[in-house]
Amino acid sequence: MNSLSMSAIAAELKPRKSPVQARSLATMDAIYEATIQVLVAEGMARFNTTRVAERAGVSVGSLYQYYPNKRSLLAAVLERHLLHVVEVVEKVCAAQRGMPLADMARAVSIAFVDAKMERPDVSKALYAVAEEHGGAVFVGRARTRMHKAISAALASASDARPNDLETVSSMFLSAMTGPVRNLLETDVSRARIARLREHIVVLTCAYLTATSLAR
Amino acid sequence: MNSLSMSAIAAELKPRKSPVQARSLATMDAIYEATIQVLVAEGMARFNTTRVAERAGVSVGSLYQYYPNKRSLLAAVLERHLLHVVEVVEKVCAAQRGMPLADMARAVSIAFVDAKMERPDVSKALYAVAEEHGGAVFVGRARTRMHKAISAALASASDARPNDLETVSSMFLSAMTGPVRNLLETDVSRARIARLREHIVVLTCAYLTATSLAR
Amino acid sequence: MNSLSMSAIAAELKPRKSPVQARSLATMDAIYEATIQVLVAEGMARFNTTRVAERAGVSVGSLYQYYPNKRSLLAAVLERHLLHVVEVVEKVCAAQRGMPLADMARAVSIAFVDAKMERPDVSKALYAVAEEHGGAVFVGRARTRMHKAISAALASASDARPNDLETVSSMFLSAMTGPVRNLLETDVSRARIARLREHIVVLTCAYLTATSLAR
Amino acid sequence: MNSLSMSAIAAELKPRKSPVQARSLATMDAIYEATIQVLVAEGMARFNTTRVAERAGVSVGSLYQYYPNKRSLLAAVLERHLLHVVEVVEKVCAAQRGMPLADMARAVSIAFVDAKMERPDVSKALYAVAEEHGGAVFVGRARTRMHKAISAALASASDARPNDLETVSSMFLSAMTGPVRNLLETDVSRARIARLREHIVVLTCAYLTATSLAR
DNA sequence: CATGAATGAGTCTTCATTCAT
DNA sequence: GATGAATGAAGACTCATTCAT
Repeated sequence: MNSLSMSAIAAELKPRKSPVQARSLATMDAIYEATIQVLVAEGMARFNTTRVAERAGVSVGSLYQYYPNKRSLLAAVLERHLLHVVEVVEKVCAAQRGMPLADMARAVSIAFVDAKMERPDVSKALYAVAEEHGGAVFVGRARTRMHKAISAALASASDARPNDLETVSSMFLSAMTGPVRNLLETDVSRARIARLREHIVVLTCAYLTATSLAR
Repeated sequence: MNSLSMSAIAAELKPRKSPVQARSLATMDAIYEATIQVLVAEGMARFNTTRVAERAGVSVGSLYQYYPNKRSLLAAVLERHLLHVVEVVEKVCAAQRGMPLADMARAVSIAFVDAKMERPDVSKALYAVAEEHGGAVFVGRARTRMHKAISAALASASDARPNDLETVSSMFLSAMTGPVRNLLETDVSRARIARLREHIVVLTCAYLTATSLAR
Repeated sequence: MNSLSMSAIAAELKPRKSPVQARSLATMDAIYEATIQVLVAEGMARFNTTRVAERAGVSVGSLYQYYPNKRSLLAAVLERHLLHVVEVVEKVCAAQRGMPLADMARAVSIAFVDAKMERPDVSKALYAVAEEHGGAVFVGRARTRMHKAISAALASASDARPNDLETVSSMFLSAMTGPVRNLLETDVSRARIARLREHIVVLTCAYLTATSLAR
Repeated sequence: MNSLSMSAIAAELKPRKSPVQARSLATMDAIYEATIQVLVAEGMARFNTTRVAERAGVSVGSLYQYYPNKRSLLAAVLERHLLHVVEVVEKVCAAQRGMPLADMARAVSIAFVDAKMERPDVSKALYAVAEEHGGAVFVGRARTRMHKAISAALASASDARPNDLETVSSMFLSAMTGPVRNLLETDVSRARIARLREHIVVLTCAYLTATSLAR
């Protein structure tokens, strides 16, 4: 589908320099933040490099000094966001090793929802980015890591053993992403977030219980 | 974000003419099919009117005779797909009135999954369309209709009464869409579809049971 | 400036058939009227053959049976309008042969203004047509004929003989077209038309008097 | 007929940037000049952005960097031309305050004709521009300003007081624009310009005299 | 003859990217 | 390093005109 190999894409999307000077770092950050702002404020459809440079208060030329192309800008934001979520999930999964399934379900669900809801506007805007060229790669990678983390956690549960670990882990994940996405795409309010959190806990909990055999 | 009113958008996206000659009908169909094909084969990023016309074996002019603009092409495909799914869900919900919750969960889940998996490539490609300008409107509408249908069904369950009908219906829906999307975005195979179907049934069933009070 | 010779243009702009059947004649007329209506209602910018055919209640194909191209449609309307004005002017000039200058000025001015004000909307819309390809030819021709008619009339005045007949005739004409155009382009109302008429009489009268020697 | 508000049009037609580098300024100028050249050499009908960019020796992209759209190019040229004429008229009117009517008529007429005849080809080409979308706005504005200037001048005449100042001013203006347009649209030669100038003086002078009462 | 579907050249406009200053 | 002017390929859309039915 794409003539570039996976690694070629990866290379192309990496920020250009590992800046050593403080100034460079500040500029990179400004561009990074501007990318988010433009994305959130204007949407993917009106997202372009000129606007990002403008918001960042730098010239387009500078922008291209730090990011090799438009996609790399978006990739950076998407990746960092996903990485954050992944790390949160990995951390909580690690912490939950050996705990009962219900505790796990609760802890992971809450951690995931909270990670996604830290900046709901950004989370929402990134759905469009994920759909763009190359975005799927990052999403896939994140999914894989969370899948692994969850699998490992579930397998270590103290009170029960899930049947078909692969499928259950995958479903567990989707049982969180589905409702979160739905919320972000409809209407985000304090009250709804709270309710969502609780219901996702119930959803995952009930599911895990239903698909596991007590040890 | 968009200065056009809702109805203005709707009008702008409606096909242009109701063809009278047989030839037109064939052309319209060819264009519609070409839209799907380009979408599936090339992806949203490389989707453009020239390509669609080419594949349909007609001139761009003809394309614009039937669809007022590029978005209307995509809207037509997205809308028809969503409408089909919505109708399937509405039908099964209606048929399940007064049945026990577990039967409902199973019937609705299976119907939904099957509707989405009729043409997995199309379902998958349309996620990108939904993210584009205006796509969200159709998704929102579909969601609303399915939400209503599900709410009505759940409220009529013979054996139990859900707490917080609104949230539960919404979660029910997301508990189906999340895993289905996940499947479509990773890897579709007969075996996985079958497993998915069963697990979604378990997921929704367990959730409904957990959030309802026996009558 | 244009690669077609004058006569080639003329040929190309002539309506295609000299219709003998009543039906043809009616169709031609419908198209002609539709041309005017589209022009007046939508303006030159939105004027196109499809719209004309629609308004005329015929197919584009039929339109092209009667008029060889878009320009010929506009040319027909422009020409007929100008021809009408020219004829009015020629007639009044002929009638005024041998009369005193002041009477002439009054009679010609009033006739001209009235001819232009019969359908002010059409007169106004045609200014844009006159500016289009080929329109200038018709305007030029009309000007020439009116110029001649006026020259002849002025030369025959009973009470005075104009100095520099060429220039005076030309100025006489412009002294009418200028104010009329100004009125049409600003605001047409009964009251303003009446005032305009009187002032044009004064303008032309005073001018002719000032540029002539009593016999 | 146009859904944009006046100010929206105005904004849309304003040049895009106030160039900071010297290079930009040269480019902007080249584009401006190319606009005039294309207009004069090819006429409105064959006027397009590609042609302008080509003649200016820049890319289309550059053109759009400085002018937001095609209309703004034409508007810029039309506006500058009209502004020049308006300023000339305003200046001479101011200078003529309190003078006798005949002097005024002569001074204003000559100033106006000379302003229009500085670049006859441009003046002529702009008639077509004035007829296009939005051109009328600029013409209207120019007319209004000249009307005001002339009214003020006439009202201050030392020797006479015009009846119906509004109409007389308006007629005065048209008595200049009509003949000038006629000349530009037929044949411009040194000799004719000279004659025209004199005859316009006579025309306006005679008219003002005829419509005023001695003080 | 009438119809209206089909054509495709021609235009406007955007925006990622480069490179001279 | 930074700037922002310049580029031009690419894409959406229109409309005069033709021609099979």
